Amino acid sequence: MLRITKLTDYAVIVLSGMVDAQAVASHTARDLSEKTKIPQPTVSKVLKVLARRGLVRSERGKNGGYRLSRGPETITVAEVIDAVEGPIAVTECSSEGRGCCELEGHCPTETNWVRINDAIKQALRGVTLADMVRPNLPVLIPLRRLGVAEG
Amino acid sequence: MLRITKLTDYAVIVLSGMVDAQAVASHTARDLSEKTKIPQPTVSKVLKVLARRGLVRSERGKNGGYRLSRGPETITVAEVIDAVEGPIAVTECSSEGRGCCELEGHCPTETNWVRINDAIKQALRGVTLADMVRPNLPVLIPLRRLGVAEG
DNA sequence: TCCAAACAGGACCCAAGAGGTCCAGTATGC
DNA sequence: GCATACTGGACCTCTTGGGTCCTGTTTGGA
Repeated sequence: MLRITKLTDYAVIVLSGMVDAQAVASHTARDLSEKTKIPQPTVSKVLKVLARRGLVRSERGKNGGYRLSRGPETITVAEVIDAVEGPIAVTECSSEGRGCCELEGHCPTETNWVRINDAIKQALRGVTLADMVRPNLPVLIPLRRLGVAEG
Repeated sequence: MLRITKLTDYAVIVLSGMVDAQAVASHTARDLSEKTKIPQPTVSKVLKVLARRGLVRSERGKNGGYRLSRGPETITVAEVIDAVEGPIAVTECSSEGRGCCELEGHCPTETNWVRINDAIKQALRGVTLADMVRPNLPVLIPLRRLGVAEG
């Protein structure tokens, strides 16, 4: 585990399918379904969520469709995850929301999970939609500890 | 989301509870339950899993219990996650196992997820049980892209 | 004015898995 | 032999992932 949901996975794929020469061209759910091979009802579901969260803009009626609300180089993977499944939280206690568990306050690992979570979040903020449509993501340097002697 | 399961969370807490002056002292499930405030059946379940995966050693009978099989500075968070919930895989396609989805091969984001996954995995390999019991985890430097002009 | 295209908002369903309890076995030491 | 502890698995409930479908509503064009 430590997994994003399929819907989030689809969201990234669908958004990737909307990136093209004219970055803000309009696409219908039907077209995106054919392009991505994801069933059309599911594509619609994803797009409705993304529209509600402001990542895409919807236009109704004939000649309607969806278009990216911003350039793909300004939309991060972290944002997409956040839009579809809420704030990134590796553990219940690692998000801002408090009062999650009865161990709170005297849990020895609590603050450390927050830090791990922040690091992962930062990492995903560093990867954009424009990166994701490239054949190969630039090499990522793993997290590295700082401020304390290693080992 | 992008969350580890509660059982994994418990595993880290229970293992943290086993770290003390004598790093390899024996602890009963009952003692660890009291120490961590996690219900005893759940503690037992966690420990059984960890024992099967070799992270702790079990001793039956009177004066039995569990003890860390290695020093806490050699057990990583990545190992614990792996032991409890299997290989870390942010998406279905990001683990080694293939044949996961019908988009395979022509999915534009596939290889990029593998890289993101690897980076997160590496990060979690860099945090040990010994780190987790310290009040404050050393600062983590987020992933950084390399090899391509930033932004 | 009417119709078709396309999104909007839900309800709805199924399956899987998280999360947890309990019980019948088995090893060990006193 | 008995109490203590781990072992293995069955079992249950509840949530949520994952997906479909239906009934609006908006829009443009014939």
